[in-house]
Amino acid sequence: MPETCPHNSAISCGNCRLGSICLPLALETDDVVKLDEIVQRGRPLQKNEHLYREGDHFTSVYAVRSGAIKAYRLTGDGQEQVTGFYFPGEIIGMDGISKDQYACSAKALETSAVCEIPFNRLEELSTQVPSMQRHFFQLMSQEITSDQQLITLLSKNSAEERIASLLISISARNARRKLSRTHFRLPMSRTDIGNFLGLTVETVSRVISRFNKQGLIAVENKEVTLLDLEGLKAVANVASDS
Amino acid sequence: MPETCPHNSAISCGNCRLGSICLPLALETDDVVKLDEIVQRGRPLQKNEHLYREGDHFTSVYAVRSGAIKAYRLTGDGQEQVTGFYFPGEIIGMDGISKDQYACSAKALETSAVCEIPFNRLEELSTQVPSMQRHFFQLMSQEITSDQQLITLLSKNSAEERIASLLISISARNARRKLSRTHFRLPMSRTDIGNFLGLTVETVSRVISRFNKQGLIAVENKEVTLLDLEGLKAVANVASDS
DNA sequence: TAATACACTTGATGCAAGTCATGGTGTCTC
DNA sequence: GAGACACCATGACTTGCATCAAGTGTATTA
Repeated sequence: MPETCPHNSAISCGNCRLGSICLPLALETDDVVKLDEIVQRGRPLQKNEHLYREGDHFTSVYAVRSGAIKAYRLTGDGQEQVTGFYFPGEIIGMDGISKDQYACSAKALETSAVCEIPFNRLEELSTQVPSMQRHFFQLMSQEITSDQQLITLLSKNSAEERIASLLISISARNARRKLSRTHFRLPMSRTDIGNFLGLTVETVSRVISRFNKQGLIAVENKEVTLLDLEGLKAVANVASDS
Repeated sequence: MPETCPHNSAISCGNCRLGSICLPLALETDDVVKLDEIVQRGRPLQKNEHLYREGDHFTSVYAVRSGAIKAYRLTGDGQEQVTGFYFPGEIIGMDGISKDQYACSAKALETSAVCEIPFNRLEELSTQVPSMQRHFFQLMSQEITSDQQLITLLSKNSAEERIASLLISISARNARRKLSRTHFRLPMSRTDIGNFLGLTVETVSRVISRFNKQGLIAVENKEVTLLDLEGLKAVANVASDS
């Protein structure tokens, strides 16, 4: 049966529409087959369903195939801290490797499909296929640099800069997946955005309203259109090509 | 000539006093020899000397052998953002893997010695020695989780909590190296501390003075003694065993 | 030992974002 | 379609930390 629904599991790495933006970058056809053999595709996750929880025994990393996943950890006093949003083609769960248990929880923001990649199999494959090892090192390094960007954002930037940066980041990640750079649906709540960016819901709401009034964006609930991407980049204080 | 000075380069992974807290954890003796063959030990870095700069072509990761290194990146508008402090036994430079160029600059806070580990050699060794691959995956994952902890700190915690957490973190890393848990020298300036924690120098200074008055710590310039580690942990809002 | 620069401390004031409160709007359930 | 509930928007008030402005060490050099 050919693929019809985006959450369909009758799919292989070879024919996945996400193609090289996921793991199989730079792999030979033979190696893609090997990867395909270890990837497990279960039923889709429903909204609010957990992929794994903080403290669970670490077994696998996951590639998001459709939908969106939020990663978060609990602070000492039980508050939630959102550490990232993961879109199709992105890999989640690499924080679990160091202590053999997940350091974050991962929860679906909407109905989502993921590919499970058992880590011990991935390790084996990585020793056999150097380009696989390299690619995985790169993915982890990317996670480090994106966390460091967030650190900078949190300690140096204003509320407006933070929110503009998030919108630009989502836009760029959409473009990578050949989706619209200017029009998309925010899969997460305002609360999640605020939590991720170190702001309160009220501030997020106010800033989004302000951007709307200023004509930088057009918002209707979760639907966002970036009307002035350059203007938004100016607000975000980022170089124009990023 | 036997080792006399802590910055001495006449040393090998086999006899390094840092032992397993660095890379050679869980390696067989033969494998340590292999690692030793690829590790390069240059002259010590003087204070304020750069190990590498943001944007430099990525070639190697570095193990700190003595001294202390600070990692930082420049924001769009040229401000500095300190992303981490690295002490003996810790590995720096893993952020460079993803784009084949360093995402941070690394600068010595005091006279320091480092072991250079060329990354392509490390990759080769990793395909040959699975425990090496695993250890390096773990190190990178650890970097991810520590960045995520910092993200939480920056977006959820007060100035007092941030500074208490930093003191506790340095204390714990000292303990790992079999050094005093309660008495140490801060190798970085107050400005660097503030920059790292998302605070101004003034706030750092005030909080440290307050901790001093409250009898939690005793400070004299860069020399710090933690007088009440439990009290400090209470201020930091962390579980007592971390 | 004086001179200079730089790192740190301390106090006074202002502001960006948090908190609290209220009302609106969309969405799910029965 | 009524009720319940989560989510979102917006106004009034509060506050923690930044900013500004001196002043006080503490190294470094001549």
